Amino acid sequence: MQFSSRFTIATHILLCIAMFEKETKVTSNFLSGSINVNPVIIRNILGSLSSAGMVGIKQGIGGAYLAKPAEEITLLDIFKAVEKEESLFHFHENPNPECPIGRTIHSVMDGKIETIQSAMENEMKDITLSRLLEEAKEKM
Amino acid sequence: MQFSSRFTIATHILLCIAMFEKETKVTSNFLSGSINVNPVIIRNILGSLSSAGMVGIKQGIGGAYLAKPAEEITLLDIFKAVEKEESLFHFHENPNPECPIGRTIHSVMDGKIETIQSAMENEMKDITLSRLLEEAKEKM
DNA sequence: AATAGTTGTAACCTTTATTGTTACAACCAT
DNA sequence: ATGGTTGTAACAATAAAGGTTACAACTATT
Repeated sequence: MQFSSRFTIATHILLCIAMFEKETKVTSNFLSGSINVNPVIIRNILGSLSSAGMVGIKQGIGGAYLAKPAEEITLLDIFKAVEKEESLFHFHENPNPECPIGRTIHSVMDGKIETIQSAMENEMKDITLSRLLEEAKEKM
Repeated sequence: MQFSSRFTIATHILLCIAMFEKETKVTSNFLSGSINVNPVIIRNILGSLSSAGMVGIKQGIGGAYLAKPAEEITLLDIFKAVEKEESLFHFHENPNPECPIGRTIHSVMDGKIETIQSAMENEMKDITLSRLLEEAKEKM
């Protein structure tokens, strides 16, 4: 199991917007060229980022722009915009309540699963789009 | 996207073995009854746990047993036994090297992704089977 | 030696998610 | 009015998850 590439594509999209929106019109075709993915997929992901309030999209004329400062966009925001599941873990549905373990496993594991997911999300929360952009510029 | 239920099923399996191996023969049918999942799926997951050195399985006679102390089995061990992908994240394959962002995104993001995954794995590493068993016994 | 309960595995099936594609109506600056 | 866009529908292909039946191979017990 892996997370879908929507997460890295969405991050790529936002980096391109932050980098190029001043100098050119960032359309789904432009992004498609940088990311090497079908423009329809780009438009769908852009739609998720727009619903989440991270970007705006110009109807008719075309082009996307950041709807909030790059300092205020984190990897967690991006992740949640494109991965809709609340819990990362799929718990088997019907453990047998007549078994001592089956009866208690949820109350034991649910908290652990939350802790694990939080550890991941906290790490994501600390990485902003502006920091990614800075690092990208350094490496150019 | 969610992790498959193999992880929680595998944890359930190990808890049942740790709990019951002294008093009864823990077969795939027994486990199937507690977990409420087809015995063939149990046997496949048991095979992964066996390959990873966590359990042994008695041929012919039947029954699984812990192959190492419960104190030395962590959620990370279990997770890695049943989820084989190295990276949690699927990176889009062919960013355009002629685009400044496309050219640098891998060197910027690869480290971040590792950090995020490590945060999750460190949390998993701290939770042992023996601790889960203790907590389950408390709640019974 | 035959039996009976297991395990390991092959061979299917269904369902769902991902990714890709074409097509086209709706939109709007020029 | 035009032309470049966006949003979305409608497909299709592939892969993974989860389930099921079937059966050969194994081994303690009788």
